[in-house]
Amino acid sequence: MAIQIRQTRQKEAIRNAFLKADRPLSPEEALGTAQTEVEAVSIATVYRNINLLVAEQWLIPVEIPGESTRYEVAGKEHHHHFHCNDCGKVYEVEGCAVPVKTKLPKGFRMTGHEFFLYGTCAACR
Amino acid sequence: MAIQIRQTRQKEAIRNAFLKADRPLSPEEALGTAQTEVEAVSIATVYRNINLLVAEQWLIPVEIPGESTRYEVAGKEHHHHFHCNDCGKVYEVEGCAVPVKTKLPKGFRMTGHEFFLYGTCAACR
DNA sequence: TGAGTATTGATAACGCGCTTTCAAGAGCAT
DNA sequence: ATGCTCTTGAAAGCGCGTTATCAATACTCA
Repeated sequence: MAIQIRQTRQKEAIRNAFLKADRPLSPEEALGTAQTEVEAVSIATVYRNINLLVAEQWLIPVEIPGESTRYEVAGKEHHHHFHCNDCGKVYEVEGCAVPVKTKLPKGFRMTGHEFFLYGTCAACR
Repeated sequence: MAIQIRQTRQKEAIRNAFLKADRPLSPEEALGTAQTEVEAVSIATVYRNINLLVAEQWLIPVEIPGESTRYEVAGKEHHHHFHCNDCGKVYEVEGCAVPVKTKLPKGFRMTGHEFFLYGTCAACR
């Protein structure tokens, strides 16, 4: 028989952290938000639940150059990310301004693209 | 007095590795290429010399999401990078097809951008 | 309510990229 | 060629993000 999945306060708090945030969170950020809801959540539990949520495709990983992986809830429209050089937070930028017809070398096939913006966010100015 | 800089076979082989490659190399890749020229080069020497070359701005670091840092010779025209999902190599893609006028949230200031292409390179198809 | 077992917290351990250590080797000025 | 000292190789060490360990806790179902 399959192992049964249980609801726990920690799991709920971690899911809520991602739902409340309108931007991709690092495990550390998710921990901080979850702890405002449930007093004691450990970083190990955050990592465990992130992995579960990624496996069931409720979360998707967002990899940023030179940064640790962030996670955001799945199912959003195509968008890109803005990385604040001051506070390190990653924000979502709506739309895709990329005309995906860059000239590739012969024989190359493109299957996807990522576009990152860098700068200073409103809170840091 | 300032410490004197010496020319060595290893240093020359590492520089040549980057000159020969028309794409950004990881330290491991640079090691492989350098070893075809000088029998014994250690990875420590590759890292040491990469750091020296970055400090004197002969090399510039290229950070790829989820990958270790690559390095390419400085002074090239504005371009972006293609990451092969099969072999992991990073290639250069000429030109910048990005109309940088994405609508940012209010108060955000953009200072730069990065554009990555993903797919399969000619050698892997 | 109580039994059975999935989940948690605290912490040790891991992997990987990178740096440091130090004795041996080798440029460079003389 | 000689000597000074910068550079190298091999391996240990480090930092950080992440995972494993294991006893204690707490869901869920009967």
